[in-house]
Amino acid sequence: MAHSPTRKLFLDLVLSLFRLNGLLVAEGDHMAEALGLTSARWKVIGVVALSHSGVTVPSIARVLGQSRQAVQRITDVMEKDGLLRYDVNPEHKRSVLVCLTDTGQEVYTSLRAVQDPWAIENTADVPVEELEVGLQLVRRLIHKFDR
Amino acid sequence: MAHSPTRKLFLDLVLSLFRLNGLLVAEGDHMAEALGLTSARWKVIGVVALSHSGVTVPSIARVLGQSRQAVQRITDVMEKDGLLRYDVNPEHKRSVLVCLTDTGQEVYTSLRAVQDPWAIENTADVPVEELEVGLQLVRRLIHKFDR
DNA sequence: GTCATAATGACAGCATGCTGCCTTATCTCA
DNA sequence: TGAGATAAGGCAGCATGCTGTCATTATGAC
Repeated sequence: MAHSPTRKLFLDLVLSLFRLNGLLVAEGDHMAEALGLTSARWKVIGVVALSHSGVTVPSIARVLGQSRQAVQRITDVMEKDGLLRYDVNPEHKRSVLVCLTDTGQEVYTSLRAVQDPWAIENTADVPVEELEVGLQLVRRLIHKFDR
Repeated sequence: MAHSPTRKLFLDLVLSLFRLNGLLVAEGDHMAEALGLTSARWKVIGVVALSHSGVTVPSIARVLGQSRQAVQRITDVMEKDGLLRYDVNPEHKRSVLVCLTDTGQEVYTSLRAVQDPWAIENTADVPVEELEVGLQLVRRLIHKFDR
């Protein structure tokens, strides 16, 4: 069993994923720094920006695969900073809708101006097939562990 | 630029990696729980177990790609719990060598008894080539961001 | 319409990991 | 030998994310 051909491969992959995660958080922090953001807020603003009519805090948490408490703390700070706005939710009396303010929209636009070249730059010498297979593997593992 | 074929692919990959990381930490916590460990301690004991003559805290940090303070905090707890032992380092007056105690060795053995079947089970239906390409991609990205 | 269940908000406590700053030890090189 | 560079320890503060708990609000089954 200990000599399963994929056992070491998988464990190497897991350890490498931990390390890559740390590096990606640092990259996100660095990119968002000039805009007064952090990698955590970068993730949240991305989800909010994708919705047109606003999203609830728990739904952001579900998209990101995080606890709603973690997201709530981030949105509270960003609301106080004027990037997000809480709108009345006609569907739910207590669960408000998170929207981008005008300032938030501007920051997101600036973020894209940094994020997109970053993405393109870091995939310039990576074969598309490698990215596709990698994404497929990551999604496969997510599906396996997400219950 | 915004329509670069790999841009969205890469950003999807990054977001998926954040999510997978969270799930893997939860998996590690779950596996290590019965042994009184956490995912962070699981990572550290793995590095220590691989060395025969002991490793310094900063070198563990370098292997894991973490700060030495984060690792130091973990090793201090594990030392107090009797899993690790600090030995005199003949090479350095202040930087001690971290070693496994007998108890630590037993725990690591038990850990392997859980970890190895977990690794094999979760790769059973994944093509080896997919794992290989994925690992190659992850390592490529680590090398790109690790400076 | 009522009641059980699910979803949400709010708060607390904890684990992990980071940076900054200062001190001490070790090494390199002039 | 001595000065500067590098590595390490220790401490503090902070950001992120988790779980647990409890109250409140929706939702759905009967």
